[in-house]
Amino acid sequence: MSERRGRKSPHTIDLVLFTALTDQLAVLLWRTPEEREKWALPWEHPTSDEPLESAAGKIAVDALGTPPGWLEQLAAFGGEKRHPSDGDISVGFVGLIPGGTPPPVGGAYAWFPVGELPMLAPRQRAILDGAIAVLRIRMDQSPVAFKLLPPAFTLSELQRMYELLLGKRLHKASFRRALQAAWLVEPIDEWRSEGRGRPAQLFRYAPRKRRPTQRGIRLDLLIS
Amino acid sequence: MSERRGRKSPHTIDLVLFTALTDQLAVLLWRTPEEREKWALPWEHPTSDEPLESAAGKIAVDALGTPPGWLEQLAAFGGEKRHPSDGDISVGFVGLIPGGTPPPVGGAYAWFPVGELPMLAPRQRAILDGAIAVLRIRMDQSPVAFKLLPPAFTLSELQRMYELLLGKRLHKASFRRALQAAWLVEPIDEWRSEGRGRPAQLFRYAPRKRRPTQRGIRLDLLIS
DNA sequence: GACATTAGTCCTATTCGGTGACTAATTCGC
DNA sequence: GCGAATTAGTCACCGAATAGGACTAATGTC
Repeated sequence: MSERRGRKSPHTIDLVLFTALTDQLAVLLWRTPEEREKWALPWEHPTSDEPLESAAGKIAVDALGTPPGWLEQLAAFGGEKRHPSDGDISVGFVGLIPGGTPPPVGGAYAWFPVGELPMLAPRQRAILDGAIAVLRIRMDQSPVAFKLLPPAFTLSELQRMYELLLGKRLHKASFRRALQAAWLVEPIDEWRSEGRGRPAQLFRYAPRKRRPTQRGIRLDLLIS
Repeated sequence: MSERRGRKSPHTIDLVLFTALTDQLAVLLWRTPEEREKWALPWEHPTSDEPLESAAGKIAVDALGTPPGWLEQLAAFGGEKRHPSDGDISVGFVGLIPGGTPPPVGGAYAWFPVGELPMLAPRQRAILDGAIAVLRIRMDQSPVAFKLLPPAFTLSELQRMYELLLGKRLHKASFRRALQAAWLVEPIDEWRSEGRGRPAQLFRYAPRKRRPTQRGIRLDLLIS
């Protein structure tokens, strides 16, 4: 055990960082000074005795200067698919960066809208596809939408974020009713006027314990 | 790339196989002839160019002679936690074996009820805990309960399986209504008499496409 | 001040889920 | 044979949750 300490591992940690642009999700990609045309997900070989999640967090700090507001392991990817490192397997992580975070300086990093992604190594492409899928699935189990927004936001902004992630329109009254029932946000004593129209109150993410709210069985969510 | 072909990898695949005993979930554990007292999850070093999932499938075939009815990757586990192989990281997989499957021969393998597990290496313990957690979560997204049952089953058996997995009692009429709405099972022309009481019709898992059944946003499932 | 625009609330018809009570078909005890 | 016990399967009621239209509120523009 002890002789393993601090050694570089043969596997890699690959990080998919999402942020929200005005009307699209975007992913952080990186390129080496040597190969200006090849974009890749940020990755590195962690040291062996380091928890995987903190290794992923470090990659984010290296890229943006701050840790992501949310970070979760996606899965391990391996087998025959190629990776820039030529490593055996890669552990994919998904992280969320609040919208409005200043973009990384220099040309090494850039945000790419998910609809306009460049070519990637096959394994990284698989990691990215998995990350987008998990984002949609985690939405109603984790505060995904909130972590893509600044700390203070309007309910309209929050609804637009949900619509962006779900890919469909939501009814305003229904959305707010569900939000109320879930005790996830609380109003702060600030308003924001966005040009024309009535100013909107600002809210912050402040989840509260709820009584175990006896819920039904939802077999109907089963996919084929 | 090509010189990697067929080499043994430094990482391991660890498999958590579940089956259903009469009233409990059970996990398949394994012990080496040398160390009769140390039980472990079945694991191995896969070859580098092999898809991770097929490597996991092979472990199951080695143990039980048949592939699992369902198999999914859980996550990669690494960092400081120890593993029997002393490998850098281990990729955990979860598999389901229908109840009533004959137990493995010889003393190398045995089913352990999840309530009576022996000591395991720290990393394998973490994998097992993760597997139990994911089983509960996947239940309404994947046919978990069905893959723990034989191909033909009664609705009462199915309901008992859901109760086992959920850890709570369900109301018969509600359960069947939800099942009907989900179009997941179809009756077959067979009945089974279980001692006293009216014979039960047998069903099989036969999911059908459903119209996109406009569902509401379920923010209330968000955890703190 | 009329109007467009965005925020926020209210109300109602409908669907969904929890539950008790019913009918149906069998075995067991006598 | 016959009633009690047991398990399977269905029905019907009711309260809760949801979809959605329609409303009120507060601001900027002209």
